[in-house]
Amino acid sequence: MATQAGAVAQPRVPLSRTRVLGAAVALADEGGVDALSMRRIAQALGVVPMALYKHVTSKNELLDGMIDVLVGEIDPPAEGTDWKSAVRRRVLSARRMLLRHPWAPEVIEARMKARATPTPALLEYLDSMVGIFRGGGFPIGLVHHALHVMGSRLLGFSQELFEDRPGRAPDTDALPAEEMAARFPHLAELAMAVAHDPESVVGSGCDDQFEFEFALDLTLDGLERLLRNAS
Amino acid sequence: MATQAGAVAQPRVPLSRTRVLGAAVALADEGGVDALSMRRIAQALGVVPMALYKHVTSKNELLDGMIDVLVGEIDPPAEGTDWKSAVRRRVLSARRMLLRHPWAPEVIEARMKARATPTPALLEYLDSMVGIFRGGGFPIGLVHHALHVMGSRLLGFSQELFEDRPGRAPDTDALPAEEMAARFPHLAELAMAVAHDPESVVGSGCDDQFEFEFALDLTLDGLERLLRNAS
DNA sequence: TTGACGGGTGTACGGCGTACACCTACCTTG
DNA sequence: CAAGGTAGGTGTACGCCGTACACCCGTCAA
Repeated sequence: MATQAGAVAQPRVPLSRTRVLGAAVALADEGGVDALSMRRIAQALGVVPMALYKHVTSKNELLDGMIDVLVGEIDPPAEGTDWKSAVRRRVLSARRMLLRHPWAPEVIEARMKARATPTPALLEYLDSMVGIFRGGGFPIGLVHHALHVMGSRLLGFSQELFEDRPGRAPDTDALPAEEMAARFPHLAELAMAVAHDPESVVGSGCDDQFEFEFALDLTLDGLERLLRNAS
Repeated sequence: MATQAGAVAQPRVPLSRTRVLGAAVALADEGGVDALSMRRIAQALGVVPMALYKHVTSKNELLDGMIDVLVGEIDPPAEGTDWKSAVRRRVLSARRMLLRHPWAPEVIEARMKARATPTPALLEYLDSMVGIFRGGGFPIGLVHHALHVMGSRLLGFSQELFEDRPGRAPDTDALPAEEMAARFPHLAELAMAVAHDPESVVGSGCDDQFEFEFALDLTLDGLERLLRNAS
């Protein structure tokens, strides 16, 4: 009776922390972090909400676990290259992960704001990043600055104000285009230019990946210059 | 009877959108955005929760209004200087505002993720920023890149992974220092260096303001170089 | 005098995280 | 084999949230 609807009375896979985290990540992937509730995760697993608490101690701790799952998806550091391309590759790998899980920045930032230390997996990631800089000859003080300069770009955050994010609300009260152009002439000019740029993807208006790498390289070049001046 | 407790039966200031937004900002300032609920705002104003809805249409719209209040606190663009210091000053003004309202990035980012356009006040801010770049001789395409490069730094976000944020949870499960050092040797080295740097503020470990300006200038210098190459 | 209306109230609903008591299937130990 | 601990799933309940909806009252125009 309890398992009437099509559940073929299989051996019934037992719950586990891994399964809970997996279901949570999947749910967030498809509905964003707002769609994530203990009740919904439980439902997706065919289980009662409180069952989850045998495997995670709270929703916050579950979010931490999800972060660690994501960090685990970032490629390990490349061996045998210069620091610059090692950092570049790793950051781009992190970015690929973020594109698969667009809700990640929000969750990571929230965690950082609430607790004093990042999750262990994140610490390990950062530690190895620092290791790359050190291996490239950066004096420790410059590594410190480098971390600040890169900020969350270290984790592949594009940290932009305007991102093309599919499935946003269409903004009911949006002004008509002409009024926009009149009130915000510079933005209008910009929008025009971007729209007519032959390089740009139609619809998106600009190539986020290109812009991310552009900004990343500008940053890395700046750091390289600092390194040269320091040594 | 309704106004028994000390309320001296004053003329009773009527509610208004401004007063609601003000109370909301004050509440967020002191308790973070998590402490912000319609019920609490109402309580702070000595009013029943539903009364707020005569002045804001929803909590989301209230958050939008709060953003506009904050943007209004940013200094207007300086006249008669080169683009670089104009941008620099404005961004630092934005940052000062953010330090007064540490919850702002969270709210702004959330809004950006949910809706297609920023609030009008934000649009105006960005428009004038684009105007500064244009006035400095940036070709429109380079302005586009510049916006991407600066990202949310445009608004003074320090967007860092590790920020000293007073009042965070002390992390019950934090590892002892030695184990930390063993597992994350590079981070340990970094922490040591930062702690012993005579420049650094005790306790904080590093001077956020300095690091923010350091990163900002590195970015602006990079843009300046691009501008020279382009012209 | 009347009636519309702006603005504050009261009640209620569905959703949330999770504390706490429970029940049951299994494993260990004698 | 019996006894009993324990890990893991269940059910109920509490207090919070945002907000829909009906109401009610003071002011002001006609």
